[in-house]
Parts: sequence; C-alpha cells; structure tokens
Amino acid sequence: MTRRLCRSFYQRPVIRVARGLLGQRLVRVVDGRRLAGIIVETEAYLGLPDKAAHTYTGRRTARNASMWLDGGHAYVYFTYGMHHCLNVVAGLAEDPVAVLIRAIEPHEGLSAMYARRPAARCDTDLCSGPAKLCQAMQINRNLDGEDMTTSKRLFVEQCRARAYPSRDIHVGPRIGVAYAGQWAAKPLRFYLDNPHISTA
DNA sequence: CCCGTGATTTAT
DNA sequence: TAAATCACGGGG
Repeated sequence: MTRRLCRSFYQRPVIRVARGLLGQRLVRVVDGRRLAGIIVETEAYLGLPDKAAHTYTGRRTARNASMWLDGGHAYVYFTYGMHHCLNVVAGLAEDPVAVLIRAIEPHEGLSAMYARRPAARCDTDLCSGPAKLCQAMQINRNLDGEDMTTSKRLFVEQCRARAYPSRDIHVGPRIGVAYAGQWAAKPLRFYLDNPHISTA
C-alpha cells in the first residue's frame, strides 16, 4: 500500500525537503491515467534572502502568490514564452520557500509522455529537465496552487521512509541562475547518480 | 552556437 | 509606455 507524502513532510526546512524528495514518486493523473516517475534531481529556493528566488526581498505578485501558501502546495510558473516549471512549496504559510523539481526517471505512462514530447528520442529525453517533465506530464498553470497532500491530479507517493544518506546525494550549484551573484554558487542543487538527470 | 516566444519586471 | 529579462529546450 503506497501512501502519499503528507503535510508534515513538506512543513520542514526547504533543504531537507529538497533532499527528502529524491527517490520519491511524482504522480500526475490525467483522464484517470497515471503518469509517474521517481524524482532524481531537485533545487532549493530559499525565499526572501535568495537572489535567485522569485520571492527575493519579499516580492509578492500574481505569478508567485502560491509560493506563500503552506508546505505541500504546487507552484507552477510559465517562462521563456513557452515553458512551465513545477515547484513544491516547503515550510509554513507566509514563508515563500520552494523546491524546483528538475528531473524524474519516468516509470508509468511512457507512451503518453512520448506523445506529448515529439522531440524525445529516448527515455532519458522525456523528463530530464524542469520544463521537459512538465510537458511530458501535462503540468501547467491550471495546477498552480494545487494542494498536493489532497489532490487527485498531482501528488508525491512515498517510496522511501528516510532521505538518502549524504553519500548518495550529489550536490552542486543551481542551474541557470548566473545572474544571482553570490547566490548562484551556493550548493542548492541535489541529484542522484542517475541517467535521467538534466544535462546542464 | 543561437533562437523562439510571451508574461513579467524594470526602466524611462 | 517601452525595453529588458527569464529557475529552458531544441536545432545547427
């Protein structure tokens, strides 16, 4: 019997949530069909002090409103005129911190994923980037603000009771945040030794 | 390497 | 109101 991650998992410091999500199963249900895969790469965004975060200095806009919700909600944003990215909000309400889901190893619904991603040549092209996995799993602004602890459309199932030990988690600077000065170099990207991580 | 593509933010 | 920016991906 698989159970989904509950509120108390998400209501923790964002780095612990980012590490704890590795190895868990992200599930999207579309028309009663499951699209799912194991989370293999995440990044933590630390809120007000974090120059790379959308909520840097407390910026609160229509776009990032869901980052201020309680841990366990989804923050889905649109960027570059064509891409969506999925974050899972961490911590408590009014503390706008979140984990960007950067890659999953696809396990269920692969044929539907290929249909949504004509550019994909092989399984490692399917979900190996934050916008790729949103395209493959039909994740868009309709899911912004979704409560992943109760949603029937988007949630995370527990595959491991404990986070991976530190020796199994690779750590490095976040991708695509060169504009963020000192914050660009901070070790806030977490990933497993797995062929489905993003190539950046 | 460069470009698409458009919402959002920042500069005038 | 105008211009720049962007937590990216695909194709040379």
